[in-house]
Amino acid sequence: MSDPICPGSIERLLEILEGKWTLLLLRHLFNGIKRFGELRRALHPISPKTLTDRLRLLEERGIVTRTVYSEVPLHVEYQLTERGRRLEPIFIAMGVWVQSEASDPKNELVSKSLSS
Amino acid sequence: MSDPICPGSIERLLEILEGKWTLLLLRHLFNGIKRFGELRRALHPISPKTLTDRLRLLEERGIVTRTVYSEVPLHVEYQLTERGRRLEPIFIAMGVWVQSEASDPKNELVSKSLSS
DNA sequence: CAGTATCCCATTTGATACTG
DNA sequence: CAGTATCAAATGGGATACTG
Repeated sequence: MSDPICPGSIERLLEILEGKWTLLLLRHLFNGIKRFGELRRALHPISPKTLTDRLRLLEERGIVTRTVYSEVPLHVEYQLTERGRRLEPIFIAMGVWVQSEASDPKNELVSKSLSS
Repeated sequence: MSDPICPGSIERLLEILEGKWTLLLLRHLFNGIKRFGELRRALHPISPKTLTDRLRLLEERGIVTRTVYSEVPLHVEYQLTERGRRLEPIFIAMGVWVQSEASDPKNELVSKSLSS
């Protein structure tokens, strides 16, 4: 109880971040507004179904907005909401970790994959 | 290419964080050395199989160490490695997000679950 | 105590073809 | 272009009982 863990709420976050492609998808959205096709290419070889599923879920969770432009060549834009943008520090921290990995020489890593 | 995304490496991180219980599990390990039973109770109702699977995976990835004490009542301790501890900023960032959620009144949230 | 061994089920993800 | 519809395949997770 001296434990600063606030259960339930972190799970709200897990519901957002879970899924094989979600982190990768969000990373791209931090770079700005993206269209379905762009994301699909960026996350290749993700299937359209999976991409749609993820985007819909993020939409429901209030992380991204979906804007349809019914003009001649139809297109749709996905953009992070404010709530979504508040996730950025998490990704920045992830980037820092990745950097620390790259620069740290004593990466003992997986002995398993080395022996095979 | 102006995009600061370093592919491949972030996926190394995803391999570590993926899985239903991993985040929750790591959170507990940041609180110090834990024994199997402790983790099991803390993550209840996780199954022993799943807990073992996750711990083994984190071990392989160099995130935790497993120390066996073959004394009378056998016990095993799990502890974060240095590499594992470097993940903490990510969790702190997650905590910050959760806090921001709690304090932010304009949580539009899921319209779906509200209407049902 | 700290797992392992099995078996099963549910959810995710993927492949592909088709549509407003 | 941006999906949806379908069905199959893969994976992960869970329940339970047993063991060093």
